[in-house]
Amino acid sequence: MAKIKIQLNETKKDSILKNAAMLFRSKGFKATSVRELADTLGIEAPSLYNHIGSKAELLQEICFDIATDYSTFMQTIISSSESADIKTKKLIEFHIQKLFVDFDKVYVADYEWKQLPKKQLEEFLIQRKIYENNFVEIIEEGIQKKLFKNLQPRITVLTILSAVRGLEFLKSKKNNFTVEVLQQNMVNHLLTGITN
Amino acid sequence: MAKIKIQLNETKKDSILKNAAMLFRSKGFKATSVRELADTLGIEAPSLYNHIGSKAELLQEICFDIATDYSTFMQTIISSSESADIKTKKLIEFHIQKLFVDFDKVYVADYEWKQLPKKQLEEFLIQRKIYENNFVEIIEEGIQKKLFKNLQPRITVLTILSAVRGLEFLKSKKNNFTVEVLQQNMVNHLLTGITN
DNA sequence: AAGAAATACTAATAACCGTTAGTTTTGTAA
DNA sequence: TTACAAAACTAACGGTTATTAGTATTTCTT
Repeated sequence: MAKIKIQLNETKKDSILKNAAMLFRSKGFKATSVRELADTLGIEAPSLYNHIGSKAELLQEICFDIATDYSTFMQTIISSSESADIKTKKLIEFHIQKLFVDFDKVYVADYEWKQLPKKQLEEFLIQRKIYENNFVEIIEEGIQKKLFKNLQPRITVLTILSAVRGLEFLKSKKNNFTVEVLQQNMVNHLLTGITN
Repeated sequence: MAKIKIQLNETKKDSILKNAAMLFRSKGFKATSVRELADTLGIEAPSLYNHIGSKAELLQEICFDIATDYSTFMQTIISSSESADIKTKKLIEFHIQKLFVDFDKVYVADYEWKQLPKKQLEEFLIQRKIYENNFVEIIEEGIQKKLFKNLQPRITVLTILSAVRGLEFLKSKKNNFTVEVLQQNMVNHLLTGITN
């Protein structure tokens, strides 16, 4: 009779979510079976149901945990008195930082949210839309204050968010860039471009 | 006895691949069943096997068709005598154009390649790496010729490729940006930034 | 019109899926 | 030590999956 494997300062639920995120990221939600997840935890599949309600619930918790983290940070940015360019800089840096700290979960929230049950999928997309709209307002503020060029704010936001989302490739290929180097390069690129 | 639905100037295989790409994009490869695909074609599932070898083969054809298109274009760019900044501009424009013309297939190649069978997955990643390396060389050339700032070329390439990959969001949300507007905005942003 | 090839069908397969039921073991607190 | 709760187990469920076998029908070629 095997016991669920946990690390120091970690609850069983934490361990389950961590392993689930790792599998959902590397194989995809649909391609990950409950039996597989149970294997990584060192227990039998049915035993898992003493701790979780369903497989879908795991995806749900991962996605909304991350979504909450992002919107919480967005609130602190909005209510700060920084200028639009600094706000943008800090948002980009936060995305990169977050991806390094919670790599698997962020990846799952970015790429596996489509597999959420209908109801939660709608809620998730609403939260994303709100986040995006907040970001658009920051860019518009920057344009109005002549800090930014007069480009389509929505395309600008999409470009920035897509760019930071794509970092998963560097991470998984074990390139040796530190968080700081990535932050500096990408903020530089996305704010001031690459041409001399 | 239903016949497979095809449009003008389209082979049966084209129609199958087109419908497969549409489903793989909107639901994911694993979440799309062969029966579902057969439904959209107006035939029974087993009848499909008179035309295809397997479900995995469809994903494979979609991914490698797109990969080939990209590397073909990369070759014409490399062998051209344009400067590095023009090469970069044309590559960005091509990615955006391609996404609009072959939306479903490009999306599948970008986000569902993980579901490829082991052998083809390796080959696919090799082709991607080659493409990425070619792009890195163009950026390095630009830095050497003082056209570009001295940023990490690999991060720059990743930023650009991720940014264009993210366009799927705009498309699916039926925003009213034309290809030209998107190309102009993103080339501008990714080359010269957004700050004044 | 006849024969062949292509393409559709129905029926069925074994494998796998998430999950439940029912039972046994383990850990905890009195 | 006893009792109770937490958490593990085995067995099994109904449902879905991709795919094959075997057969009927349609279409193409002559």
